[in-house]
Amino acid sequence: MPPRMSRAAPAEIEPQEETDFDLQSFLPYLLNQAAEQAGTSFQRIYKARYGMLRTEWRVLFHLGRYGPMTAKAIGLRTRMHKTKISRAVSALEARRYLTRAELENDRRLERLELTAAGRKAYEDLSRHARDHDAELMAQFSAQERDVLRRCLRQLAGF
Amino acid sequence: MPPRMSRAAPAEIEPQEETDFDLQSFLPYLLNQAAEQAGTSFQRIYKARYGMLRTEWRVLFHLGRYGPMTAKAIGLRTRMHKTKISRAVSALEARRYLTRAELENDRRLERLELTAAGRKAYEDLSRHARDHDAELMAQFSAQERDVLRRCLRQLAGF
DNA sequence: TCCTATTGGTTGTAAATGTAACTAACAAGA
DNA sequence: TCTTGTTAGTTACATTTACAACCAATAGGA
Repeated sequence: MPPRMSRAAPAEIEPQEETDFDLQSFLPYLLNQAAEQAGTSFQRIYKARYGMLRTEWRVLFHLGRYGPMTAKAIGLRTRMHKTKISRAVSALEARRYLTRAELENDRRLERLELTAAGRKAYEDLSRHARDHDAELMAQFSAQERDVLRRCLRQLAGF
Repeated sequence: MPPRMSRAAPAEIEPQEETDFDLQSFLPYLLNQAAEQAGTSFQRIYKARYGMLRTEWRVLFHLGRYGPMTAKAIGLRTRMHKTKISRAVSALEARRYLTRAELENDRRLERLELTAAGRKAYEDLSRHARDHDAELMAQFSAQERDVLRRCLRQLAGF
């Protein structure tokens, strides 16, 4: 027979007493879980409808919202690494959502601009994004929404 | 000629008029950026001091905070996919931070338990986590902290 | 008992990411 | 001109993750 354990009953889960620090109130963990939850349903939309990745959607959104700009400019705004942006731009170009054009005054730079198809996708997705945002925020009061957004902006460093 | 706008048209770069929706107030984006910022400095700690991944730290933290449990139980709490947990457990076992033991009543299940070294790492890291949390929260008022945590918990589905 | 379904956990493979090395264009000074 | 350094962007490779298939143990009937 296997050796008997010191207690008869298998121990229930009981928190250690050494610390009252709970993972579920640890801010980075909370932020991460909230971000994952909030992002999932929207991710389904741009993935299913346009086969896009998050990086690609972000680039599309930036160009759609703020107009033509270089990859560098997108990087400054989004803090995505330049390799991520490079790959996202290539993918979007391959699917004819944007075009590149060398700048005459500095040929290292490329002006990225959405095509008509890109603008259409942006408009469709941004509508969904707005709906999704409204839906998420609907569970909070106006005052809570205000505090939440302000705190998040500060944490994000905006 | 293009149709005239109601205001005198500024020739500067101007956001498209189709939508006033700004990426920087889109909740999933904000959450993601905030999570990334907030997580980075703490990540450096457990990466540099223990060579751990985020998944490994989470498993360590769960076992340290709530005591021995199965991989399944960790999955229910963290919502990490079972493959991530499986690999994190293997890595922690290889570094002697935890031990596994088959449960007698159901041999599919494994009781995971921290070793002394594992507990030591947990205690060290949880102290750092608490400090980090306090530091992040210090920029907000008590009322803001309260709203922030409450909203995030709800968004995370806790 | 046998059959089938379910469950806890692992493994294989493809996709995505991070890091560093790289190319080409510019810039500034000797 | 010829350096040397910097910058925008790409490519290569290693690490990490996602997804599906898988294995072994259990459960529930017939």
